[in-house]
Amino acid sequence: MMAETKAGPTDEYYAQRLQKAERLRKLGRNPYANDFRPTHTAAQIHAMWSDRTGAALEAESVAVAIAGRVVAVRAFGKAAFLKCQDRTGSIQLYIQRDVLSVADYEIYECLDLGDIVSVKGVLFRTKTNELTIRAGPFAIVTKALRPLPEKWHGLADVETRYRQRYLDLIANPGVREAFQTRARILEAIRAYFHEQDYLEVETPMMHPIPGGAAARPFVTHHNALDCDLYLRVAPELYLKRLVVGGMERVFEINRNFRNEGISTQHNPEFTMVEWYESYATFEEQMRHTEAVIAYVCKSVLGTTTVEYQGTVLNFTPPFARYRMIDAVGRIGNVPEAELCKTSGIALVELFERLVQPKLIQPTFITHYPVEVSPLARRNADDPSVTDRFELIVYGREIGNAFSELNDPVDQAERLRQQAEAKTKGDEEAMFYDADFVTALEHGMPPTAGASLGIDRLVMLLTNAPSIRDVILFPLLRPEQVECRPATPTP
RNA sequence: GAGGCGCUAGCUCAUUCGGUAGAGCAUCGCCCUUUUAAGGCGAGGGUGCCGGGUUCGAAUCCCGGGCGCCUCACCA
Repeated sequence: MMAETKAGPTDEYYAQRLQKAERLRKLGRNPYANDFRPTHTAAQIHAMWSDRTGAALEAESVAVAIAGRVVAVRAFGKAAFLKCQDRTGSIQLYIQRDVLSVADYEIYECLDLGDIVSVKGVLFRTKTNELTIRAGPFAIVTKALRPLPEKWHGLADVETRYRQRYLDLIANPGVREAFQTRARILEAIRAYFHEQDYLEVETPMMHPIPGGAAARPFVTHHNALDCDLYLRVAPELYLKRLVVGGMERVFEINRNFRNEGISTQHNPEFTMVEWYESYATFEEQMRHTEAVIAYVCKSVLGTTTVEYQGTVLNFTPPFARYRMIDAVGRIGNVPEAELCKTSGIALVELFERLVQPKLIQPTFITHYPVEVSPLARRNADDPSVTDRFELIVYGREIGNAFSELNDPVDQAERLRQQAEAKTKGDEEAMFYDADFVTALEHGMPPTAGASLGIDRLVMLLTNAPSIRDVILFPLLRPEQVECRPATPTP
């Protein structure tokens, strides 16, 4: 009985392949057996024997056992070359009727493009000098009932690539590479903070009161407690509670959820690294930000200059720095006289419109107005601005940091103002979080915190034009209108 | 949320003015034991995203809807 999937039971490919699976069973072979253990990966075979000549391989008679998906078949009457792909790459297999046992050749006759096979054999070189496994014992370990996308053009339809990412990963090798790079970037970030004596922590994703960023939250409901909860928009307020508790250097790499628009720069759930260091200011955090990005670039790419969409970006510290008001004046060409009478909120608007798109190379913009920075410490010389910066690269906001406000009385007042703005209809204003204020009242050491948008950083380092290219399963509208379970949970 | 573009075979794409929908790959059959998008001969395969409308006749024109992509707005 056919499950509820895309192709109907009359699907030609499905029927043919199902028949071959049955034929395998009649031959006494389980088309989904799990009794094979490879001795090597494709990459290991290439690494270990790529320097051997054909004659040397004949002399050594190297036996290997590998498994992988058949992604290309070039068949002759009684022989065939298969391209076998595993997690590390691919290796060619050579099937010959008079080398395989009669039973194994029957198995081969049940093979379709896309099946996962196991093979034991010895290495040799073909006429064209390609390192190849001459197949001996041969099995189909997983029968694929659906065909692969076309071999030459690959899978191009972006919607299918995102909805059925596994096909994208099989058909488009660059995709796996991008996500391997993403993983290495995360490893490097962790390594950097561990080297700096930071402790990695995990704080709640479900918040009774969302906070730490100006953003609309997702709402959910806990049945047993019968209360609404919000998916976190930022870990900030929890990480600062940990600093109050004596964790003077903490970082967290995790998801944030913001109920806002989707674009090439925005996914509703996205990954940030956020870190806090006591007895430091935003000045030190600028140095950490430069350093961690340079560290990542060097360990992942081997260089701090990277080409992004045709532009060379130079991540070699130090990055350029401008106070916001200076950036708007000098880069935005807004006259001094006009800047003096501009409100903080209007200044930020001018910055985002006139300056930010022009900031291609990594640039710190510092001293954001206090109105847009309810959690940041005021500047000692100018209380209308905060000791805060954002990092802009290629016109995009990549990071945000500030010296933390640790005066509980000032913090309470600023949160009251946010709450008031919320009651007046500002949906992105923050809630008043009394529990957080209480934590500050117990004393948070002078601290500076910072964050980096991981997805956007990965985009820059993998030359990805869209955030969906660096998120395995970006949010798409469900294909069926009905996305709730048929029976609602009581 | 607004505008633009797209949706045709399993995949990648054609289809000039509205007149019985095509190719390559894939599939099936035959030949073929060193290929690299193997090759040769032959065959099958279509809800043209969905629903209306106009028309003798719609993949094509019109209206509505769906999904995606891009740009803008919001945002990180």
